[in-house]
Amino acid sequence: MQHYSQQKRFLFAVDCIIFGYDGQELKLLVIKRSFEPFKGKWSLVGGFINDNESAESAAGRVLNDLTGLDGLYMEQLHCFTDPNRDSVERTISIAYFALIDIQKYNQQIDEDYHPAWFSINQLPELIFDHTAIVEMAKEKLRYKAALHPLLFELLPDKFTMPQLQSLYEAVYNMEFDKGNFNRKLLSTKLLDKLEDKDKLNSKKGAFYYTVNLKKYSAGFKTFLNFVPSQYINK
Amino acid sequence: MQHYSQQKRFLFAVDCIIFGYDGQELKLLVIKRSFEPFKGKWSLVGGFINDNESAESAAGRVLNDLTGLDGLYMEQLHCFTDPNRDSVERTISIAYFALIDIQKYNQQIDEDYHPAWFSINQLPELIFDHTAIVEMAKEKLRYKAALHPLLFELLPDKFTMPQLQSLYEAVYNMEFDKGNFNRKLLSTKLLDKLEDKDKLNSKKGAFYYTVNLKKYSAGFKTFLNFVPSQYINK
DNA sequence: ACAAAAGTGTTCAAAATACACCCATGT
DNA sequence: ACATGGGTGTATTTTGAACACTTTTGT
Repeated sequence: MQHYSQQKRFLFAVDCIIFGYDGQELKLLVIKRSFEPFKGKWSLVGGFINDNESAESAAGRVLNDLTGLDGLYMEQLHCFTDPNRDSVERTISIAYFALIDIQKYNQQIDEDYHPAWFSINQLPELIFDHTAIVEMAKEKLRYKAALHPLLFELLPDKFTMPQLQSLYEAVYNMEFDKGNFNRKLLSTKLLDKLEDKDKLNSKKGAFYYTVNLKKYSAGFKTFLNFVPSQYINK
Repeated sequence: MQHYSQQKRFLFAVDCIIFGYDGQELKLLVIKRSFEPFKGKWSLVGGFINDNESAESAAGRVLNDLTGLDGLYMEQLHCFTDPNRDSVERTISIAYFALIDIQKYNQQIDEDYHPAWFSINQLPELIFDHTAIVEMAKEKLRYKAALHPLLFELLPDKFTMPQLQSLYEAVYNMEFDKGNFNRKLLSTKLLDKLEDKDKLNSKKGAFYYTVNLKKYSAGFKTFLNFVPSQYINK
């Protein structure tokens, strides 16, 4: 009934939703499409999947091409299959979202792609269904980060509690009580307090923390409500 | 640089992880593969994606072919892309998990596929990477059902609280306190109490409930810990 | 009358929240 | 010395877990 040989074959691509945080806002990295059609239009970073390459490694390759970075936090978001989503030819796209430290990126910028960071709240028009893809990625990021400690991935190796709090505030567009925020994050035991302080952003200075990688990988599944439930239930 | 015409095209399939509940155990519906190679081996229900058909509609078609049912609860699980996952030819598979009322299914059984229900704890050997796919589906079901009211989909339109509790107990392999379970589920306001009772399973009889569909679709995002956190954190 | 399962109530502990207060330091 | 933001303490409320108790009904 279902013979392989009789079946239709389709193009297969990955698209990456790359999030960053500049200390103020949650940002998305997009590029100018380098080929026709829609050359010069804003687009997610993506590429076709090669023979003998899984989608994960294709996404890793695409991310590395653009940023020079390896081992980024990356997660499969969704597979987009609408037959008309790509107006050139039917292309099935697996979307991955990635979290990167925006500082590390800046040193390795690859200008061939004419990449640009946009605030997540003021995105330009994107080609195809990329706007909808980004929308889903934002939702998933918020969902996941409410339950699992993952926003660290957007910060430098060393960060302060006030920085981390600002990041959460940017992601959720709401304010957090600093006392409760501190306690909640420290209760995960995932953070190690360092001896030095960041003195740039305040007179008193705020202690730096790092993620304890051992505990992090073990405790990633911790199911903490990082975000007050009032937010999640609208 | 990336011209569509030079790219490789691939086979695309959907595979469905179909969960049911017989009152005792969580079950999985599998079929005997009807074509070579591996004809006669146990396999998830699946099929190739046709031209002009999204993966969602392909999965819906496959489910309907097997069960005769429409509008089942269905959700994209993950896209499996390992180049060697299908030993015949590289095939990308988009997995969907579906929840069905096992009673409704029984009336429409399609014997062409030689389908069979297996307890989720005693699965037979499955072809390709289907065992891993099912493993992921189980995990996701548990994850999601811990946060969202969705296991209703496995029960008949009318069900009792003790039935619902047994279902949760089967899914999580643990016992729940009936008092706390009742209160928690009723606090969602998603259930309407009916006037009649199920008198088969107890002398006193247990009231039937139905899902209030209006509130259900609105309140699906409710983020309740249906399952004690001790379970989730292992 | 009693067993069995449904359903309710009560207590205790843990958590989330709100908010007041103290601390360190550059100006 | 005082303004600023970092950090801690505490009272109150809400939620969760455990378990005892009452209800209904078939035998």
